[in-house]
Amino acid sequence: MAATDTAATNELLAVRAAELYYEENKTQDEIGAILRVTRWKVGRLLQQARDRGIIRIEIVHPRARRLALERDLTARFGLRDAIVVPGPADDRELQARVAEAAADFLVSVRPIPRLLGVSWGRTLHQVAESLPEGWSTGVNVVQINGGVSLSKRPGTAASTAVMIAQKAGGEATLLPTPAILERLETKRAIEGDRTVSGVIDRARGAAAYLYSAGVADTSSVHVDSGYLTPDDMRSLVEKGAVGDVIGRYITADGAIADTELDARTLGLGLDELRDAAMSILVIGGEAKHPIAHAIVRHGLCSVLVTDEHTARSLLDSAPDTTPSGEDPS
Amino acid sequence: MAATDTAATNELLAVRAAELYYEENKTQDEIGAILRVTRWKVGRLLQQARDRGIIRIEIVHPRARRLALERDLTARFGLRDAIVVPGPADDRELQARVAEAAADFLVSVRPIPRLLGVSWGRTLHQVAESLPEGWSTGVNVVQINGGVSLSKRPGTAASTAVMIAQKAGGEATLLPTPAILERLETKRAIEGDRTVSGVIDRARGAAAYLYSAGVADTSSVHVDSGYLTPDDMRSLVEKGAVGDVIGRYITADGAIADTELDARTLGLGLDELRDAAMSILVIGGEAKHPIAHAIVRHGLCSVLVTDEHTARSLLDSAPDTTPSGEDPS
DNA sequence: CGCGCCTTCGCTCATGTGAGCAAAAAGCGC
DNA sequence: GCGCTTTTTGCTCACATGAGCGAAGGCGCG
Repeated sequence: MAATDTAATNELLAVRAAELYYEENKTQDEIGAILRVTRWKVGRLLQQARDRGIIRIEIVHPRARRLALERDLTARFGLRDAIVVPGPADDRELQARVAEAAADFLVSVRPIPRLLGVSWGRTLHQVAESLPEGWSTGVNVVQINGGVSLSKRPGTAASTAVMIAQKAGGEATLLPTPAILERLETKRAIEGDRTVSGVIDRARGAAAYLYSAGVADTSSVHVDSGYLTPDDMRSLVEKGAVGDVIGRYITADGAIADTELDARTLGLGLDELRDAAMSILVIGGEAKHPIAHAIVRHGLCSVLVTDEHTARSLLDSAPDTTPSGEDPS
Repeated sequence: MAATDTAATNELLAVRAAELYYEENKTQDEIGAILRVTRWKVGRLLQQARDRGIIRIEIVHPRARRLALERDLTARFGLRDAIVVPGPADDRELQARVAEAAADFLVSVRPIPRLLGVSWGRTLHQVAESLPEGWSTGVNVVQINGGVSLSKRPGTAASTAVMIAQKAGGEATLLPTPAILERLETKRAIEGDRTVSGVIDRARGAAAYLYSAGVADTSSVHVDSGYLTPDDMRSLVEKGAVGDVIGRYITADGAIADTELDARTLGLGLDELRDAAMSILVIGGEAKHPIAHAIVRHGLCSVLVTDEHTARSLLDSAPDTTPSGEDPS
């Protein structure tokens, strides 16, 4: 009763208290009796144990979220909201979780957007599928970038928008044109078409945008669909492109990678996303970290739905040009 | 507000509640406001979440214990007490943890045993080292089985007992004889010696025994020390021996593996352990599961100090010959 | 040895939380 | 539809708990 005191005695006591409290469901009073300390001391020991990370509480569920990361993201990047899901190792699973989370978020958006601008792609399609039937009432949907598939799976772009609208009992306005035109003149001509310009005008009036992003490499849907050749893509990468947002390829600095190509790209511009009341980026997976960085760091989205690895990667990145937040705690 | 109800809605709500409660430290009242349910419902959701294992609380600390397993072990095998430590993958680390736990237990035994019978071996030595200086006052120690090392590291058996006694300010009574004699006559002769029989008599009067166990294979200390030849050991294994307790090799059925050999083994008998007020077995690691089973299932110890894998292995084993305890909860 | 500083302690009190219960709602067989 | 049972809900009340505070104790410096 003389020698072993002071030092780490408290830590051991804290461990015992934690075991009795969390594993044996004893009251702090009972624990006090067992460990021969007052119940207030037990409370303090438990506090210590929590602070020192001896007690680890984890929520194990596919639908779980990482609220702490969400908070950090919104603070750091001035987002309106952030949704972060735990990241399983399996990439397929991860994409599904992120899409599900995006669907959940969409359902809960208040005020309900009367008109929702959407892009297309695998991620967006999964979001559409994850939406419950009747997820809202009377939400109309408008496509914000071109997307007739030139080769395989025709109409997936359209079906995404239609599914989202149909499940909310609303109507979909499609933009049934190629995403990227081969010649500037063709693009201008299509843009001049009353129907097409009408859709784009309508898209500009959307209360919220929902979109994902693609990676700049030869496995991109744009190459797959024939909008870009593998050579085009290599050239883009050489110019610093990290990926595309609604069809427009940007560099890590958030700038258009190739202005000539961009001029031939049909649909909303990046500024419309930046200035929108709500632009929801749905993105997940290691491969998309660079493009996610570019988008988030340059304010192209106001809501981010992602996985925890991507979130951590974003938060770990150097504070960019803006030297504001200093406190590391 | 119509379609998505009933089914898994509660589970999702429970997850959200858990996140807000455990990760954001909100009160159940606040959570109720956020999730638009009453605070009692929040309480029930959290209860559900805990029951279904959505919330996982873990105590991460080298000195942590597994109280649930301890409870199960004492109930299942009628033990007086059980100490179970979390099992790291590394075997060295695991042995150290188990030894530490045994030392902790020894310090807290009440009433304090005036005389403690100890065996020897690597495990016991670690226990001795883990005991704090002055762990008790005036505890005397007596060796319960022979153990002069014939080859390497002479005196470790003695030093273990001495260290335990010295750290408690007590005296050690040694049994400075071989563990196993080559000829029965020699064993009888030594046993007949007043000094030796005096030590063994003293050992019989110990208030508690502290011992470990060895595995029956050619890497055993008994082979290493020259008490047994590799051939002896192979013969023992053929006879069903799974390991030794204070020098005596037993089978999975708890019986002496080789009575002739046993007769040449010096020290306390197994019945003394079985009938003792307190006999503390310290054992850990995968390799020792069989001998641990044999000892625990046949009542040779009343206190068990082990790792969680061994504990689980014991609990998973078929309920033996004794069809008593039926309730699985 | 005495003084002040800082930590730790035990306690009061306001608040948070779970057991238990009656009422309402939801199934369910007919 | 109509009683029946079973589940879910909102609530009262007693208990458990953490914030805050003054007292006690340890520690270093003069």
